[in-house]
Amino acid sequence: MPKVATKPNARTKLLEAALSVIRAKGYSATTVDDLCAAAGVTKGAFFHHFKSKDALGVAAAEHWSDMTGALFADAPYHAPADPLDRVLAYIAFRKDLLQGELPEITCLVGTMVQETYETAPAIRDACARSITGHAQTLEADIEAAIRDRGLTPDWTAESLALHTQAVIQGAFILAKATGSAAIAADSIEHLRRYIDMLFGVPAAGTRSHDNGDPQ
Amino acid sequence: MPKVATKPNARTKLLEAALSVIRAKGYSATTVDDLCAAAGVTKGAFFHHFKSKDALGVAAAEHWSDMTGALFADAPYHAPADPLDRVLAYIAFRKDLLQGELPEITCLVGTMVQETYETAPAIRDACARSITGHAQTLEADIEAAIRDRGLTPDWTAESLALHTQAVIQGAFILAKATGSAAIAADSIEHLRRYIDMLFGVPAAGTRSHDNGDPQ
DNA sequence: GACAACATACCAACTGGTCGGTATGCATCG
DNA sequence: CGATGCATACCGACCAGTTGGTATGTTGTC
Repeated sequence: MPKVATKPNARTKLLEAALSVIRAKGYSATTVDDLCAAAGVTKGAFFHHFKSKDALGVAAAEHWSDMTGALFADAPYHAPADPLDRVLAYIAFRKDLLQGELPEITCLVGTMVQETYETAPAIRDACARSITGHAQTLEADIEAAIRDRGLTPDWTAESLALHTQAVIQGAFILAKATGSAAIAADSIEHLRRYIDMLFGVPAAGTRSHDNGDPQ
Repeated sequence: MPKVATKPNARTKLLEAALSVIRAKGYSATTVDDLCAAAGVTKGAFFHHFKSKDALGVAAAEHWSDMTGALFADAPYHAPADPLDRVLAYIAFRKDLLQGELPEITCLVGTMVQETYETAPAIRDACARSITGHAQTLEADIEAAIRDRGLTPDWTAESLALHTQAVIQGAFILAKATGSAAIAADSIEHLRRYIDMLFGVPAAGTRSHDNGDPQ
């Protein structure tokens, strides 16, 4: 049988534990012992694989990028032929992901960067790479959609891609404050409406999103 | 006579210190000794006024609400007669506030709630009150603008008010990650464009914002 | 007004426990 | 063998919170 999931070593278990524990408690409040307990390993294993807690923070951000990168790369929203439809499908996909408990659906690097941006440059930069790297995967579709529609906007594809991330990150903050993921969905819905209007999509409700165009 | 500005006592100094220190280092990474040093008081004074560090966190969120509440209440964006112009002036005001170093321009409660939403309900609730309370000051103007323009939108004034806060909070995260406040301004600019379009304001540049209607 | 009784505001020193990190032992495997 | 991948045991620094105390009001009573 193909070993789909190899036996997790201590490093992998620690990184996986970091994703959930840090998202729940924050980076500073997460202790090395917390991580070791959650991963089921000892402190010796921790410092065998990571030279410091901050080094784990950097590695966790990179691990997060790898995990989410794979998730989004394999996601179905890339299917539509129309680049604008791909962008809108991405938004819909992000909204669909708002299922489950908050620590499971929120963003690790958005949480970490708030705590570390002034005190741990290495972690901050890793988080920045994660966010901007993800935004860049959107940028190409937005750029194509602009060309496709013959627009000459006074905004750039890059800034709109980053704006989507800002909305999503901000939506997580509201969700954490209110304890409700629905409030985040509302904000993402506003984002969808914005992009609809930017590209001149007809008004709500009646929009037949699958236009049947096979091309 | 009402004591307008008394000499700052230890409690006030600690709360002021909390605003800057927590915004720079985050809540968990901020120690009680940090706050005492920044405020120039001793630990005894701290625990005389606050029964715990978490109690200070709650008080800091409330102090933040008081400070920002006064700032926005006195701000000039309330001047326009047209409620939509007030909303847009609010957005412009928020954009203008993006001057200075990041720890001075970002939001205390947005930072704190990410770290405490699962572990300190009292702080989380205080942060939620601060954010939603501020959003409510916008809601009335949005509601009036909807009536004013005769719109029957498929979104609510409340959800749009909260969306503005999501964008602003998310913009802060991007700014912290990239070290650039300009990226936050870009996102707020997208928010302004969205609201323009929601209310049918003519496209950029040429907008004659005062339509002369006195009612 | 005088003075006792009490409250408030603050301080310096300390404590028990927790933190990130280290030193070392030991089993497995090429 | 020697390197890798852990576990055990421990350390010094730091943490939130406590203690016992002082200085300065404030209030009630005569």
